[in-house]
Amino acid sequence: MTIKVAIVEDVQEIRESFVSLINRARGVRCIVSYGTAEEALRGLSDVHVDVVLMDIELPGMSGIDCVRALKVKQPALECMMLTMFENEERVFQSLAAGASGYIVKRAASGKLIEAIKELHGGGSPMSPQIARQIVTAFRQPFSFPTAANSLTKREEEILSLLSKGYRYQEIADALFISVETVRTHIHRMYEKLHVRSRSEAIIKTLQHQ
Amino acid sequence: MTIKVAIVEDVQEIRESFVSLINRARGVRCIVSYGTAEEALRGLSDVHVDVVLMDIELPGMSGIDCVRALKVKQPALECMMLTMFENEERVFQSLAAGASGYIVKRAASGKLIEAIKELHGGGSPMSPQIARQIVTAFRQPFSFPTAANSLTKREEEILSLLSKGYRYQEIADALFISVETVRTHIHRMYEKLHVRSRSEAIIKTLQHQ
DNA sequence: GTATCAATCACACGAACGTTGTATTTTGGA
DNA sequence: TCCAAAATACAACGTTCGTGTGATTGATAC
Repeated sequence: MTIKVAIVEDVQEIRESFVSLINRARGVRCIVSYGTAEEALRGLSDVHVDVVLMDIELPGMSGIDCVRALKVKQPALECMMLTMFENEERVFQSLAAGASGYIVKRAASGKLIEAIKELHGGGSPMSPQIARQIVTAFRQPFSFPTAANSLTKREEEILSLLSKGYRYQEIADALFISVETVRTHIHRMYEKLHVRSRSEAIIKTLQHQ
Repeated sequence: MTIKVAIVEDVQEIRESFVSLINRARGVRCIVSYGTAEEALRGLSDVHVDVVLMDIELPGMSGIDCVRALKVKQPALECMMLTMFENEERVFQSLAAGASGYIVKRAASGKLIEAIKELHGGGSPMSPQIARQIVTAFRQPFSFPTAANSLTKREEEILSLLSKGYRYQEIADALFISVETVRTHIHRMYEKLHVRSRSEAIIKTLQHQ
């Protein structure tokens, strides 16, 4: 059974070279391609594909947000990010958004077909460097105080109030600091925890004790 | 040791009658009284009291919101609501806001001093009718399908998505209904669960499995 | 002795959320 | 068959949140 693939990539030349690369191989077929996240969202609600190759840097809506939106409607859709750089934040954002694979473009040509097949087979193709970043991050955030994502005392304190449903103003009042400071702390916590909202922070906190 | 009491009540006559009632008794002393929630909030950050008697129906900020604000700053402060009616919603809102006692005004004169002492001693003075409402509500919401606060199928479904951090629009897309409908369902769920935000709903959901 | 980090504060903007109120359609029992 | 509950939908409004960007101060590390 041929794996049906879609590509979302804004630069026409790159897009076309990937399409032809895929269509020269056996077992995979690129049936549609889009230049923007918005087009992909519209198009992919009508066309069925198994795998989406998604550029991260897109004009308008980012590839990460596009994946997030696609996965809500089609949880079974497998998404692989195509990117120029191995940016740690981007990796986590992509995984959190629902992507399962993450490869850099320059490495793509040789490994792309293999990666698509791995992805479709339930794997998560990515470079060892990226894999290592993930393994490190998932090694309990709280048990290694020296880990890059460890929270400061103040942040822990605020997280605990945040997880009880306190509003920013209430946290500020309780700690005798300004709302803006609360905002700053929370913003940084979110980066460290790889979450994007209070809800996700609460979920992460409650599920890790 | 005399229990120091504050009263928040907008009607001057009632307020004064409570003050003198308290000050004629032994072991308790009303040291301040306020006509609005706002005054109480300002005043009670300077004056130390053990117990606050709080009217619910106040002009401007409600007594419930006042309690919520007070408890953030002074978690040890004991609050008892004074009210005209035994309204179920009000009871829960008050308890959720941090009040520990809840008595109706007409019953107050005879029982007030006793109630203040119970409250200060770690008890939760309230009428048997109110106590029953609470007991009923806390009898696992999910194990009695006939309970007044049981969620409908659709609501459960939406709660589950809500607890995963989905946005309203994403929930709407996933269930093929409009955002407005999602809004309506969530609003009703909040009433049934006695919560006021997504965060509290998540906390309640995750902590009851 | 100068980077780096933690903690603080500020402000503007748009997105997401919660409230209130109204109204229609569907559906499952009595 | 008729009613009540459930599900659906719309709208307008104010509040709360999250993001982006920038800045200052004190402590610690190198």
